[in-house]
Amino acid sequence: MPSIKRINSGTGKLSAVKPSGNREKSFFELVFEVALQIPEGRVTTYGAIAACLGTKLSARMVGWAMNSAHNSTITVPAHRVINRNGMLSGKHHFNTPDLMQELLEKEGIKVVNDKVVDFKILFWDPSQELID
DNA sequence: ACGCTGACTATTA
DNA sequence: CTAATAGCCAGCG
Repeated sequence: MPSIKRINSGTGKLSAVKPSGNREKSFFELVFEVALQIPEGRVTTYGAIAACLGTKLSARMVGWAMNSAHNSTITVPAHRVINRNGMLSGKHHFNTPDLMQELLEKEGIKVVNDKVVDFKILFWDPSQELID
């Protein structure tokens, strides 16, 4: 089963969500890890990440985790995570709505009408690339 | 501890 | 084609 390695593996906890009182690894950290594994110029979907985490039935959690990432000490490339339609669904959640698109274009990704061009080609599947 | 919320996805009308 | 509905699960009040 291609599951993400335990981030903390027992000790290396990220303590990203709750700075006060280090909680153990939570669903979020898994999402952060995967998001950080996304190569530049590539994009992935919430569903793909969710599937890698095992919660493929609830991609909402992934996006929601991204929201927490916004508050975490870790820099998460949330702009590389979009919905399965290739649309920048979370652009409105960034510091500025245009930030997400600019970041993507900066990496060579064409974004038109809040949608990633050739999204299927740029699509990076964690379960496929991130084996074991 | 219960209930609401949510950056999604798939299905049905 | 677009619109609405249901299912999902983990955090937060």
